[in-house]
Amino acid sequence: MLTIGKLGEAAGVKVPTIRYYEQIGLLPEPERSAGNQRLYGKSAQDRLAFIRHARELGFPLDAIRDLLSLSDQPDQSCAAADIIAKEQLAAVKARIAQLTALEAELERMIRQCAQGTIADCRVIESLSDHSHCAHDHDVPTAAAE
Amino acid sequence: MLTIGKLGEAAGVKVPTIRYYEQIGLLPEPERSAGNQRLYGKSAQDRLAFIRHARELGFPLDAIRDLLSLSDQPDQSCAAADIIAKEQLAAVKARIAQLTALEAELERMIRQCAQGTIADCRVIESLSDHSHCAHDHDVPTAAAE
DNA sequence: CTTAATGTCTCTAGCTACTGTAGCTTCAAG
DNA sequence: CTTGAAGCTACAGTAGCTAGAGACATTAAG
Repeated sequence: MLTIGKLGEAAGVKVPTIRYYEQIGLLPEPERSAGNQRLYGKSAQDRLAFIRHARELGFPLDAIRDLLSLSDQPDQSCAAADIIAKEQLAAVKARIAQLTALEAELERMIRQCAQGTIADCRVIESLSDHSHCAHDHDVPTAAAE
Repeated sequence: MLTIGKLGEAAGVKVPTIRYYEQIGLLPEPERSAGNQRLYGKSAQDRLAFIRHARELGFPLDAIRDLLSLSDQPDQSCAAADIIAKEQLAAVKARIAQLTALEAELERMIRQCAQGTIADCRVIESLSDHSHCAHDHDVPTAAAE
């Protein structure tokens, strides 16, 4: 049985984050010691490792919730899990495409900076006038976070 | 003089967002009509377009605040603006690198999915066990948003 | 001139995924 | 037995908006 601190250390998750996951129902309420401290067993460790790994891959907590409930039913088809993963992959790809466009735009902007005064600064000017842009770009969303 | 709705339409920014920018001090408080409605002139339009464009490039509002105060001082060196832009570029590049790693990992995971039951689903299994990973990956941050 | 539709006003709360604070209690080591 | 680290609860705050309530303003049609 691990205390919350040991569990966090083992899984690479901060203590308040574990309590947060419990609060939102991603982790079940654990046993408590006589002094009311949380005590975790192996299954909680596995579950937390799963969550952490999925977070590292950018899955939103809602998707992780779905994946966890799937993994609790080992006899069901894995098609649903596959769909979630594919959605995540699509979100990541979209985000990469968007950021790559931003990268090009920023590089262009910086390349043109003449290192003079603000009055003729291309960085400021580029930001002031969208028509200097080589392409369209959308406001970034948090889709892949 | 434009009402807030017209301004938002012209700049491609939603009305509550404009009020939010005013609230946090990115936009100055505009004149009001007899009926207490906000009225915007050309300079507010320019400023909002600047903000929008910078947001599209992923600059955080704090950076935009700095860029705006720089652009208000046209005689100063543009080095500071250059630094902000380069920081943003670095953040974007880092985010792309991270997402590209995630993309590879997700693709590997999905490729191995046998479309069987959850019990032998590679998606779930990959998430359960970090040791299947080809590489390290960190928890994504919002650095480039 | 009235009415209806739309736009705008303020204020508040909510979103994601945490992180930090305050003030207290419990535990383990020396 | 004392001390310091770790744990407890509860609440507030972060970014960058978004959504809703309920009241007032403006505009176009009839």
